[in-house]
Amino acid sequence: MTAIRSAQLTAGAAQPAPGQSRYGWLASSLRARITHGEWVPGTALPAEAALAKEHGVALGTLRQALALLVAEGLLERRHGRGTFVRAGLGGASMLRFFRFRHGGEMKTTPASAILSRQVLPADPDIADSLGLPVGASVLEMQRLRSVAGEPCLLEQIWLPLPAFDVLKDSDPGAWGDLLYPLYQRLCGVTINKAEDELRFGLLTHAQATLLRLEAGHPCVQVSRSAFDLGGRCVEVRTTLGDAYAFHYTAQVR
Amino acid sequence: MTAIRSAQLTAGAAQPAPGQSRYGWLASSLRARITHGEWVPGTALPAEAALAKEHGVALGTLRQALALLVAEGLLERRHGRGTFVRAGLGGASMLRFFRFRHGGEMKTTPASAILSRQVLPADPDIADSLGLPVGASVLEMQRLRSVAGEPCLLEQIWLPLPAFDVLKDSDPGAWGDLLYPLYQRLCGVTINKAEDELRFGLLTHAQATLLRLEAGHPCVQVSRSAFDLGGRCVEVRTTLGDAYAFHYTAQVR
DNA sequence: CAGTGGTCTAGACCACCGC
DNA sequence: CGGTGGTCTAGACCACTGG
Repeated sequence: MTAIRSAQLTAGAAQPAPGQSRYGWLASSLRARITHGEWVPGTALPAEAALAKEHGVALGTLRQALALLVAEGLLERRHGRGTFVRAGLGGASMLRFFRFRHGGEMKTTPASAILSRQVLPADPDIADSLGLPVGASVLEMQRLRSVAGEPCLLEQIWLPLPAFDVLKDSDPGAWGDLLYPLYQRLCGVTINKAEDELRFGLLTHAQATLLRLEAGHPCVQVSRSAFDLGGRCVEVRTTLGDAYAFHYTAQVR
Repeated sequence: MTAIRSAQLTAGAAQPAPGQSRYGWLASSLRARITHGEWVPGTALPAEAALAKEHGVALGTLRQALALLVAEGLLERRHGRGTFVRAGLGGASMLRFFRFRHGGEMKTTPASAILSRQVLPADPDIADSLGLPVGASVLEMQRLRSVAGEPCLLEQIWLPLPAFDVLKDSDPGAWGDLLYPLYQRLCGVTINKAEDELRFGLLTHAQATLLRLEAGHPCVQVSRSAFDLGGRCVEVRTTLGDAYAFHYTAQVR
């Protein structure tokens, strides 16, 4: 609290912390104003010159601060247009781990069906990931994603509950196929980045049935933690898909 | 050819291409001097001030050019020390896809054993990856990597042959456990970056025997193309490992 | 201590965009 | 056209490193 207070006070005309570069301090200041919603995702910040003058800093210094936030994925700069707060992740990103081709088409967004939805107390793992006390209420959902009518991905999703209350009673039929834009629309939560962890395993009988495979079929499990603009984890998700459809490419260094 | 020629001619005192930023042109110029071996990996470049004066450019402009090369992984800057040509990839990077723990130890470099080595004509896939004509001579090797005496990774490696002739007759027992440093030491080839492609599959009987698993055991296959400082692909490798030891984490955006 | 890269300034001019 | 970010300059001073 004190930190926030002093940050706001010093935003007008003060020094960066000792040993802290001025552009680093400036970036923190701007980051706070963005995560606090002063500039809504998709909108433009004031021009370089205005921001520089406002903070009593040279243009080059301000640009270094903005470069940091661009690298973090918080901002996006467009030549001749302006500096924009990033709109957030789209949501079809799970496809980068699998190839589900259908008649040569490859750009289809999988259709989404909510299989179950319930409020329950968070078990230790989920609570830890979401930064909640063990036993806090979370919304748990199961979701099946299909391409051209063929089920291909089975997901289990946990959401912290004060923030996502709206989803408890809203009609899933009207949600659409992507959750991240939904979070932004209905809950005001912008997903900015995510971390995926991949493992290999075998499908249980129940899982296999839903995916129209046999029990014991090899599968890849993607465990994802998704973070909002402030860096807080606001969604935990595990996705199961056929191991034979798995493919992934990575750059080293 | 013409491009290289003119780049060399203009390196002394000319203009960047029209529509090309000066720091971008400067970066190309420096990149060429690095890949041509003017500065050996591990050594320091002249100081900022010297380079800036040499190219008749302001300090800030030179720093932008260097920043590009740092982002490419070609250079490394150390405050108070200097600007260094990167030493190249270490080589233990395959471990990031698997977890082979042994008694709680996790930082061990796997021991390496060369199982076979032969010169043969490149098949179309390999030739295409290496940028060679089909049927060109390549050195093919099979290699088994073990942690604490337990075999864990089975590799097949292809190298283009004029460049890696030295490895045909050299004694593999003296190679050590990492190939990339070996390439640099014996062949003067620095591995700067690589691309990995992951798939899932089942072990053949022969593969399973070498890894001390049963035939048909699930495995992850990593297909890697490795590139030198000039961006040319100089090694193709496929690595097989137990799917149950597979784990990987990735950042999204 | 001398030499290196890191930060910061206060300008100028250019390239792109949308009206 | 006016407004935006992108490039470039020619300095100054600071912070780190090694002998």
